[in-house]
Amino acid sequence: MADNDDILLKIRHSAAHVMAEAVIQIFPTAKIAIGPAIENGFYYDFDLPRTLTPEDLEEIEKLMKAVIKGKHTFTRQVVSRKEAEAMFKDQPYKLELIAELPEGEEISIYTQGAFTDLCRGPHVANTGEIDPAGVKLLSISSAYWRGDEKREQLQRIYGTAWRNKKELDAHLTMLEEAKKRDHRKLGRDLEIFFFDDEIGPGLPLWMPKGGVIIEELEKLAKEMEAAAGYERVKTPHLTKESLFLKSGHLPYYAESMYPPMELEGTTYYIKPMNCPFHHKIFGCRTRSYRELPLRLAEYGTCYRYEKSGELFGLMRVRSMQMNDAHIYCAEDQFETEFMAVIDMYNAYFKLFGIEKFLMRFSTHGKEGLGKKYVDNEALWLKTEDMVRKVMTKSGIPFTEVADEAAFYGPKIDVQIWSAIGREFTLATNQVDFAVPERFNLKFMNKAGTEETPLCLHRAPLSTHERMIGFLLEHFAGALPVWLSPVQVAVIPVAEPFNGYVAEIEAMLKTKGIRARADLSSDRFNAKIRLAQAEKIPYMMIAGEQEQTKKTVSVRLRTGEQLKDLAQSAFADLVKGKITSRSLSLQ
RNA sequence: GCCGGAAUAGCUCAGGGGUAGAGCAAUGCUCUCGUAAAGCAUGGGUCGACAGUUCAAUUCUGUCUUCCGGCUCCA
Repeated sequence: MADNDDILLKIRHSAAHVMAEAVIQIFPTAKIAIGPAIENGFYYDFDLPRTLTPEDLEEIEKLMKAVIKGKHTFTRQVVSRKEAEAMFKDQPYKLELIAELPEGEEISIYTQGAFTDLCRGPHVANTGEIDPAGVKLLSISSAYWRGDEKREQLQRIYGTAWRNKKELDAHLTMLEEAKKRDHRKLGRDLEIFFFDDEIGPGLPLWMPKGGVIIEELEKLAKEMEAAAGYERVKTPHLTKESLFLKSGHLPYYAESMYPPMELEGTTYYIKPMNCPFHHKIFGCRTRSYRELPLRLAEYGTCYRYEKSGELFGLMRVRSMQMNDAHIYCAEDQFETEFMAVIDMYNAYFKLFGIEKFLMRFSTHGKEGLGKKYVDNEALWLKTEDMVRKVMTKSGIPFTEVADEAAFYGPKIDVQIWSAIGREFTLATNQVDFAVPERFNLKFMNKAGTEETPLCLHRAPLSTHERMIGFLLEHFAGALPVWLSPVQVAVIPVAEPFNGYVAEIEAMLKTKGIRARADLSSDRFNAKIRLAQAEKIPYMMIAGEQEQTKKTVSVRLRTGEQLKDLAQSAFADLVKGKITSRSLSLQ
């Protein structure tokens, strides 16, 4: 496997160089930036005299294939800094990269045919090792130089590259399949949510079926949180400006907030997060160490003015309902509390069968102290160490990323990927050693002196929006029974059995099962097709035989059939799957 | 927010300087039908919005709005 990855990496990285060569053939004055191999392919960033069109893409692909067929050798050469600077004197982006290479580091260049690039490698030995039928350019987009929105905007060409045509086709088919499980498409087809121009971008409308899913998720959260010692609170959507000044969010966070409202000389803001409200509840009176850990939970609705281009279906919205909670604890309780939160994540992920995720530990960056981060290096180091220890002890794999923390402390984020491959933070668990201080939160410790608690911010079920967006994709719309808006479609074989079917529907409903009889004039086959398209887990079918024997036949959405079940046996089966929140249907 | 693309019926899409079409869905009628699409009929569109060019704009041009692919950013 490692060998495979290795050769694919070389093919992709080499394809990027070949593409750069092709682009330079068309635009001799092109300035080249960087062109790495990425998952499934490669890209290269260019500064070009004009914007590229889809026709250019075809032309570039044609030229690439010609270059590949030329069977040019990739030659590696080590050069001095001076030589490199002379070689790339017309390539400002390369010069910038060279200038940043540390003294003493080897500077290598790779040449194939007429194209030379500053590059660390590795590459295939010869362009002939790339199968031209395994390479395809996918899209043109833009990218900022060095990922900095204040710097030059470059044109990026994305491509995919594989060992051969068969692998390429398989990948393209996979992309097509992924589009079908895109939550934006499923959400509309299954009538779960939609957006309306008159309401506004990023403000989803949840339809009745979406409402069911939300209710079920909240029920789950309530159960889990009650069992873990959380208490539920409710706080307003609005607050005076002074609260966010105190929390430090203004002006730091102002550009992500809806603009202020002025009324009778007072300025109000809509809340982008719940923390300051919960801090107020903690601080409403003197707290005793006996009350800690105090865990305040709320499915709080927040509003954030995300930049227009950042919106993405349900995964990135402007109004969101967060599975929020704040845990106030003493320092010696931190490890247990933090671990309990991680355990809760894992319980949820197991319940949903989420296997592909990454826990990311974000720490501060020294340079941001006093700017991006609260200016207290000792506390940063201390809390980061605490988190690192807990995580290591838990044995859960995680990656550590510097300079990605929240401004008040280190955090563990859970990263997931959308159907089309975009990465998102699903859940988060953040340490806050700074804001309780700002709110002057205190508890009386055993010794009778005042102490400031630590605060954990956590949202294991993310927001309803992102969670449901993710779950729709994760299950390709075929939600587990307990989350399915309609759990049983009750279908008569023909009209004369409508009465029997309605009886069964009523019986299932009294047992708390979401059943829906289809008494329309459609033919029986069409009813099955509709229920199947709606991804209803159970299609309960009844006709002459069932009516006589007082039984039911069941078709699962997987296509399997259960024949001649007693009515009660079927109801018990469904009920069991619901209460156990099972992923299986039988 | 930035770069590029797009917007025609509830959905998927065709069309094109002379005010629009299909399939599915919806509605009505007919039909005694066993595990993924019965038949017939009917209704439905300021062709995203606002300007401009033109005898005439849904079609051409501009601005705006929204969506899509990325970048940046994030629950």
